[in-house]
Amino acid sequence: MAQSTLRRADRVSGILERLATTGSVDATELAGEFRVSPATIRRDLQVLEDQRLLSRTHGGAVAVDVAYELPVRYRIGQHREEKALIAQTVAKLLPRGPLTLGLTGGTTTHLLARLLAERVDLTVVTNALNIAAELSLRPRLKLIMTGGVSRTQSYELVGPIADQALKGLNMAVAVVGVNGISVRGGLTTHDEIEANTNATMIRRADRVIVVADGSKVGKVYLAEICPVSDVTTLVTDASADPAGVEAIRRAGAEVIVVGG
Amino acid sequence: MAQSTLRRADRVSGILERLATTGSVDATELAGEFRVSPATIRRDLQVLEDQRLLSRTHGGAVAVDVAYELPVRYRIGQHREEKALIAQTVAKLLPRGPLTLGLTGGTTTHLLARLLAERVDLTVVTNALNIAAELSLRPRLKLIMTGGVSRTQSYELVGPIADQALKGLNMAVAVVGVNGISVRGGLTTHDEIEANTNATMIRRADRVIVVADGSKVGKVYLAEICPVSDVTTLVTDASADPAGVEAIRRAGAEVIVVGG
DNA sequence: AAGTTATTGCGCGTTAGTGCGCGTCTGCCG
DNA sequence: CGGCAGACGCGCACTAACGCGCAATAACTT
Repeated sequence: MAQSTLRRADRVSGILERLATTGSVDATELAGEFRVSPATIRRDLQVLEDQRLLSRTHGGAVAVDVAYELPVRYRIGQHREEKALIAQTVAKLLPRGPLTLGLTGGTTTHLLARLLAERVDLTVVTNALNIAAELSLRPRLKLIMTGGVSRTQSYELVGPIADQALKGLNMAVAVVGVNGISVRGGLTTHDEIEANTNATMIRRADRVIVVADGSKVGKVYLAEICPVSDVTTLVTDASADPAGVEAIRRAGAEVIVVGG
Repeated sequence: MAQSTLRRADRVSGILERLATTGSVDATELAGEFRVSPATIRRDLQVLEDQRLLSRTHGGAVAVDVAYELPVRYRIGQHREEKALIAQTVAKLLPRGPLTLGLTGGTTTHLLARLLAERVDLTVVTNALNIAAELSLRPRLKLIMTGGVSRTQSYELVGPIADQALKGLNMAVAVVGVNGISVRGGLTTHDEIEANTNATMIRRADRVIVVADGSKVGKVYLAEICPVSDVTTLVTDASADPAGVEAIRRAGAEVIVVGG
């Protein structure tokens, strides 16, 4: 079917998505794909270049490596494959049979939750609203939410209520999404209240698995959750800085690098 | 005309739902779908953009953050019209200005939450996942969830964690959905754990508004939440048994009968 | 029941997005 | 080194969406 409602926003998303996977795009090709004139594609590329989201070339454009300043929605798109791979790997790490699992917020943990949705004998403890909303539809697993105040930016419940709820629960495994992980800074995130809630969950878990795509390894953000020594396993992807990975290994954590 | 009661709130919900699934919407398309003029759709998009719930483009709008997609379920079953009317009535009962409001699970309370979504100066305390999922998108209101174990049937969080969280909170008004209400049986529901959680919320509220369509008046179910004397106001519809309504009035509660 | 407010639809002038044409330029290759 | 095909930038015209103001209607209040 010929899509009638392909506006600039859709084209821009498509261009960025393609750029994230293939690294470069061809203007004429894009024009044919979106059924618009090459002139329009050039204009699209122009606005994207103005936003430093790509670098134009003759005949098209190439990706530019400035992931950290991309809007969130495109950041997700860029690391989508890596996150999916990480989630699959974590799913395989989990023991079979009855299990109590803690999940913090984040896109990778959300993907993992989806993978686990069909499991039985699973109890999931989470403070992430999007994960809870999805898992609440599955009658076979037990879902426990921490309470707390909702953070609009991350769909996480945080604060004293969440901490209090977590203090009464014990988990065999906690899977934690973070913004940054490094030996010097430990696990870090943007928000100090969120950091505190995540720290509480980590303290209540026997095993701590951190999920972080390669761009987060070596990064340090405002709020520390806990030192790297509290981490049992880190699962990241091949784009991670090898030196940073090696340092975390020496600090005592198992590190699994997927892809590449 | 197919649907006479398509107000702004309904359109806004529909737009957001569509936006959550497709990532972008077309103004002309929406106008056709909701049977309103494009001008009206544009105004809807404007208010949503003001609330940072989407980003307008020429021809429509795009989601601000397509990374987190909350699966919103609309399974409003029977008595749809009555429930909508009841929710509208309750919305008008609430005082203007800053307010802390408790909401239990249920379709009527969910409809009410949607009506209140545009309010500012509102703090909502709820144990209902579907309500939280919808309100978490609204940056202007503060959302506090009780934790607890998820009941698949009702999207409610119940149990000791929920009770514990509620014990630390005080609400000016609690709006409670029940399965049955009668002078003899009090407020009742199917599940005794849910009843206990609802009872805790009622104890922490200055005013208690019960929402129950007519089919629930006079009914008694397994688990008692509290006696009718704890209720400030009951809002029901004209299909309620008049004798039952009168009995509840004599028991000291204000009863508002809508419709008919 | 009457007044008031909010919401919707329509017409107006204005603006953004798109496609086409033409002159210029890049990059390739003989 | 020089020519050539394709890509580029720029300007113009056309379409559709937009914002604004006004009037009609619906809804709510007193």
